[in-house]
Amino acid sequence: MLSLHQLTCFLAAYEHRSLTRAAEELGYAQPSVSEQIRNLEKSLGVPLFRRVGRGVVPTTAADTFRPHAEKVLAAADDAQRAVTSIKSFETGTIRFGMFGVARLYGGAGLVADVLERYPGVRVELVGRHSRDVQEDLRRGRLEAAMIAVAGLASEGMAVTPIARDELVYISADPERLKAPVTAKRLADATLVMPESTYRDVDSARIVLRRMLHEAGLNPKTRIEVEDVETAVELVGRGLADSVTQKGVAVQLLPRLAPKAGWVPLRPRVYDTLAIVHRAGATLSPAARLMIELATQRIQAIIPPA
Amino acid sequence: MLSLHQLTCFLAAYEHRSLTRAAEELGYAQPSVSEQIRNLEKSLGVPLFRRVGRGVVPTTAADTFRPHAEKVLAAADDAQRAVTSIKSFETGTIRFGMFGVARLYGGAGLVADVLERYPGVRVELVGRHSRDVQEDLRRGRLEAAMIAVAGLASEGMAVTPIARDELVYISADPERLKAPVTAKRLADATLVMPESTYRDVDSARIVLRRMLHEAGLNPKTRIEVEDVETAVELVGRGLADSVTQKGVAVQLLPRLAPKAGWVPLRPRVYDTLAIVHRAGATLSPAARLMIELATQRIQAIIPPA
DNA sequence: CATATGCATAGGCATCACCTATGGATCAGA
DNA sequence: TCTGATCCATAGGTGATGCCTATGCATATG
Repeated sequence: MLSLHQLTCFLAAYEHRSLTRAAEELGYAQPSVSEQIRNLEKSLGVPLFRRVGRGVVPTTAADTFRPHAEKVLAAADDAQRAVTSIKSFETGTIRFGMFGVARLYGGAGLVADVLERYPGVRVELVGRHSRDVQEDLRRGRLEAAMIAVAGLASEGMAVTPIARDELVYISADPERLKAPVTAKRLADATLVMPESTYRDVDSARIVLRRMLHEAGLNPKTRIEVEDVETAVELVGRGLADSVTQKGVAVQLLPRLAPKAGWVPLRPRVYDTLAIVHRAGATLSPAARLMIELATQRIQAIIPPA
Repeated sequence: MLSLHQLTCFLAAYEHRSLTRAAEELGYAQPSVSEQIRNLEKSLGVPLFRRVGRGVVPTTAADTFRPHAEKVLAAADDAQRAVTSIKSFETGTIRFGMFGVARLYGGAGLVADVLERYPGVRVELVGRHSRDVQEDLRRGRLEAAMIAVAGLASEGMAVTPIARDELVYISADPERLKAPVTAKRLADATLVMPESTYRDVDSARIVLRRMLHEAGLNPKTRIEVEDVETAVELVGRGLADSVTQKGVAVQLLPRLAPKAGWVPLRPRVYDTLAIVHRAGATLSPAARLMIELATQRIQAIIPPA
């Protein structure tokens, strides 16, 4: 079986035309190098050196073999360097899970942060929705993620809360923003809600359902849309009201629904943003980097949990 | 320490996304592959797979590492193939020692034989004179050679006689070719001899000196030249006579000295052509090939020893 | 001819690669 | 929800391998 070590010994011996000299260079005893060369010759089936009393002389087979051996070692070096540069974020890909509305909390800025600090890296922010991200985490396709969690209990996962994002009521009707919105008023409102595909598993929905359920009420949503922007725009046109994360309201209302405003719920309810990864896993430097940066950004917008 | 074996295991595991499957493909037990991967990760300092309950999932580091690993193994394959093709004479260099006048015995045809049978090989016929060739053999720069030897004794060398090349007297004067030339007549003749640089070690000279010495005579050479062709031309012009190998006479006289002819010496003396290599050495296939072909060619011209 | 140099061999020790057996975690199906 | 199957990790044992020191043999050098 060919080995890199044999190639190293071969090249040293070839260059020095001496096993003893090669052994010195490599820091081994002479018989060790001798053995490596012998094994290499055996596995190749061709003598590489003629033992001529004092010193060794490469055969033409060795002449032919040498550039190939050098290429192999160079490739091996390359491979190691590639990984080393990953460790120091000089290159490689950083894949991090984030829920869909993460971009509203500065997802683009987060990516920019990473790219600026580490010009060589690729960044992937994956996961349209917390639900998908959780699935990816469970399957091991993702190492870590920042997602919204309704409850803190998640099977086999380590969940580290980062921030509490309050859910607020948004409306284009100033009348409805004069006082905090109770469960009863919420149940009576005409609501547009995003994440229609994930209506059953969306953490904001779960929190709201829980709130209404405690008041003995059933939620009924008038309009279901897929993305938050659309929901906010509909609110801006006065076609419906909605409930969304305060961070989202702050980010989107001025742009998409200038006439609309927001008011807290009563009682106040919160969505929890958390770092999630498999319980017991040792996080890679890349993951830790993303967690640190993402946490900073989030907490700059909404208060820590 | 990085090893090719680790890379093989890594690639198998990467492709199958399973250590068990990789082990099956490679014909090992599962823990063996597991250990190789673990060692590879340790030596790289980066985890390559996330162990996720059932199965393993490559990290982005593994994604980056994979093409490099493939390149290393491909280069290693190349290296081995290169040597294999040397063994079967598909490529590589065949270096063989031959004395200077070998070309007169079909040296060019010998090279042509090799090139025709093995289109990929390079051929080197080295050694201007037997003396140089012997030195190269002694130093290990040559594996084997066909040379002219005066005596059969050569320190530490295995000498296999191939052919006996008779030394003959050549002259442009028909009178001097009527009868075999004795030592006495030889001592009286005006002679031109080649190989002036090697006059002391040239085997033909040695044989002649021996012959004259036994007759109580001293050799005196009128003209010294370096190459055989010049000597033969001078004979052709009648300026001197010479002694040369019968094979040379047959090859060169018609071309360079049409009016000259040759006659045996009395007693007859012979130069010996022999295969020479270091005693106890195992000859490579390339060397054996050259020996076989060279022997055929020589024996087609002059009788076997 | 004596000495120095360089490779091969022998013998011993530590490490490594591989094996089997087993335990823990997860996934699929009853 | 429980059970069996699957898959990885760990443990412990065995043989091979790598490396060492000591030594012998051949060759080059003064």
